[in-house]
Amino acid sequence: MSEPTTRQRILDTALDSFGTRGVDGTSLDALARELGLRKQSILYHFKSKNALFEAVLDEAADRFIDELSTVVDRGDVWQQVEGTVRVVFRLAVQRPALLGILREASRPGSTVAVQLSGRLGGHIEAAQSSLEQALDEGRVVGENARLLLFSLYSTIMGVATEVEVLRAMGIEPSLRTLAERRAELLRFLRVALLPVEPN
Amino acid sequence: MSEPTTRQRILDTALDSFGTRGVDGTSLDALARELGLRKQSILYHFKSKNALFEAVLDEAADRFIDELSTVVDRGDVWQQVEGTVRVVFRLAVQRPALLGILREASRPGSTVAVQLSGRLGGHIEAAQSSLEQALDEGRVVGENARLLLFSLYSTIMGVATEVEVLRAMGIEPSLRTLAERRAELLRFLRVALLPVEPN
DNA sequence: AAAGCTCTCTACCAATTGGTAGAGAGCTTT
DNA sequence: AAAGCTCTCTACCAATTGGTAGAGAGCTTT
Repeated sequence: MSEPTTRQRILDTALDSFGTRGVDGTSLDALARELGLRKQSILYHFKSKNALFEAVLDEAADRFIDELSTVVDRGDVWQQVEGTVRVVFRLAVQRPALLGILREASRPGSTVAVQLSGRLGGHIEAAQSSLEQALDEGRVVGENARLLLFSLYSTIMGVATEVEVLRAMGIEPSLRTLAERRAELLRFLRVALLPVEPN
Repeated sequence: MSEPTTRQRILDTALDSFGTRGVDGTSLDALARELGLRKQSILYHFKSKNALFEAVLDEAADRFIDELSTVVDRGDVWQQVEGTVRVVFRLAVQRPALLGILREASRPGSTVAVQLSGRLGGHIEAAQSSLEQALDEGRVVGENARLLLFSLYSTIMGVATEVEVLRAMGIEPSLRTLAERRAELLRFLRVALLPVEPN
């Protein structure tokens, strides 16, 4: 546990700020203040605000992949889905900004989304072919692996991150309701994915 | 089809800009330029940028409700879900900014989300009790009506609006892939919601 | 016709924005 | 010990931001 470099500290703090307040909502001055630096020092390490955002995005993608890496090589597709849900929900508690950055980067019309796809492309590919095989063998119900994966992504990320919609529905986000949400989501996905008469 | 008032024109243009470029990404000057006005004229009709955003949000909520109104009073829950999917997907093509505004307003930590919940609260309530009844009668599979509704919302909105994630997965958004996405989503939701042996 | 209202404009403004130039402190290499 | 490199700083800057003050054109009401 050595001291993190200034560069790393900037990346960390920027990830949190970009992920919660948004990129447009984060000024370099405010970021520097939070770090106990001047913004010129940030601009020494990253040549522009956009370059910083791109670096933060790469960092976030890597961490996200890292978190999911333990889940990927489980044999069973359902266990992979279950593991993914657990990881995403843990992140929603421990590092919400990490999910926030993904949300920010995937805004319709985003120019940085291509970059994310570069980093995540291989993993998406792997998940897809795993799902495809399960479909072929009848272990999972569905028609199109890619679109099914997309539905899964939307459902999981939405349920984990749409806290304001949750509030609008009268459910105050808390650790308990989070666990309930996760349980209901897992039930929902199980019914949607697994063929009937399992045992 | 009379001439729209300036106020209405501002609301319309602001909805599109806020919904696609984001509120922070839209300056009053840029908005005024698009309208062929000066920003001071915008500020005559709305006392501040934030007041404009709030008005746009109310407008968007009303339109959204309006679009869904034809769907709500169908007796069958599945038909309601199906209708909602159709409406949301039509909006994703015809007025993507309308969905974009909802996305913008429901960002975690958003201060305007409360406002949305005020407008949409009654409709959420209605949808929930409708779902609750269907659960009781065994017409729909699930445990908690509210959380089930939340899962449905996340899935539908995500699949309809997460176009950049779609791109990352190598699917170029187009009318055709949209139809495929919708078909797959409907299949997914049908399996997740309806009990087996239907006929 | 005068008074008032609605609306858009010109003229400003202070604060903030991302960014450049370059000084200088402190360490490492020669 | 001199030269160079790494890093943070002060000093600026032009452009943009949301917003205020108030003039004046044109219509409606008295």
